[in-house]
Amino acid sequence: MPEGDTVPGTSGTRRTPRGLETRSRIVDSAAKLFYVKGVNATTLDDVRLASSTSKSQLYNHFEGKPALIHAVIDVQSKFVLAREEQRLRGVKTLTGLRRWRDALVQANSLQDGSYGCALGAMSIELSDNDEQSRQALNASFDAWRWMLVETLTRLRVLGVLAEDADPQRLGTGLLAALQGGYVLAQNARSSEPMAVALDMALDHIASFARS
Amino acid sequence: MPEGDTVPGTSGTRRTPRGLETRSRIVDSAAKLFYVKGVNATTLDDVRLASSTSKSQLYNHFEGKPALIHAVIDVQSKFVLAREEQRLRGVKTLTGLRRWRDALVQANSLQDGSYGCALGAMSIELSDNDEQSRQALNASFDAWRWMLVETLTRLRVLGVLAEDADPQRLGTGLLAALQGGYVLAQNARSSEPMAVALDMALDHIASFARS
DNA sequence: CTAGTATTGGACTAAATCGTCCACTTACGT
DNA sequence: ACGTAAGTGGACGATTTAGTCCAATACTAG
Repeated sequence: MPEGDTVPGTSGTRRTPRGLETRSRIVDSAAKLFYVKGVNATTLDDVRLASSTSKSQLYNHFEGKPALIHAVIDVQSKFVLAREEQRLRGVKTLTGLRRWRDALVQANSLQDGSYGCALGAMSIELSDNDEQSRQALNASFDAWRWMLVETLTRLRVLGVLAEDADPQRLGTGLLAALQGGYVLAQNARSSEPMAVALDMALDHIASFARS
Repeated sequence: MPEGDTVPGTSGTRRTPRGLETRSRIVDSAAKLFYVKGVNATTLDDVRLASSTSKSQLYNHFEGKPALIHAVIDVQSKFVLAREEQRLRGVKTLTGLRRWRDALVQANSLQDGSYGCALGAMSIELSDNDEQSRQALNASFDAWRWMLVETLTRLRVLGVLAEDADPQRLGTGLLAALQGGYVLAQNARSSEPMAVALDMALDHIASFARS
């Protein structure tokens, strides 16, 4: 994991446990604020307050706001990808895929759809102005897509899906349905659009089920 | 068209043609900037510069930045909905629906997917912080969804789709696929994910075609 | 034409916000 | 234990940005 963004020149600055703890407190607070308020609407003072730190700590651990943003993207990506990896790993049937859907819809409904997808939101907000963020987020989306493609490939190998099912396209479509579901759900303050969108994608996938 | 947001107390201020022309120049410039830079990243000075106006003109025609944002949401919504209405009105076959898809994908590919959907982007950026914007955008999404539902209903009535096709759910799914396609396309700087997402939705709809 | 109203230009204020600096404290290696 | 480097607190400066104000100009109605 590239640490080379948190420190001015060299990445070889010595860090004590206390420093690392402070750093992660800052990143965690920033991640939460970015998620609920948006990146641009969150000021460094907000982060400072939420993390109970001081200005010098922010600038000791990060070059500036852009570096903090990149660190947050990093931690959010890891979080989402780890969660998805864990949920998709054992999926071997269409029912398992439905369970994956249920988990997403349930989590979304707990907050009435608000806040959407952490990665999707940052993507839309940042990709126009910050190329580095865009690339990082794009890599995460690609990894996410890959997990779906691998899951679908597994289903095909296991004989759950027919040979003419195209995991690449189906995986992309599934991720798009999820992201679109997030957008509509966030705006409607209801997880229902997301449920419908995912159901549509899953029904389509199910149409490739081996008879 | 509610004009009641542009002027402090009363909405009955007299306006001359010149004033109205200035006002629309401001809104148009702001709409463009919001689209390519994002709402929060656009300052009033940006708008002032792009529209060749002065501070007093901005505040003569709008109460402040929020009012300007609402005006932009209004004009963008009208634009998108008018475009969609025009494209969907005559759709009477699945081929017609494919043409609708082609138009969206083509427009998206012209800018390599950048910038995404004007409504979706503002929705994600604003819905957490501005309830009024959220509701306005939600109404637009709902109108958009309705157009798709009506189109699918028409196809069912015409016998193109079978009775068991559910236009409500299919319309929601179609809009979600489109929005998700926008998100992925914007991040990947390629319209391909959007094409795949829409194709999936259309294939699913086609599976309800009357045999 | 004239009075009143809309419109405009731009200087100005107040507040927010990013970023710097330095004295001070804590921890690590030897 | 002692010197050096990491870490901390918070004041401070510089810049950006939203918003105000007023004098000057264009327009409209009568």
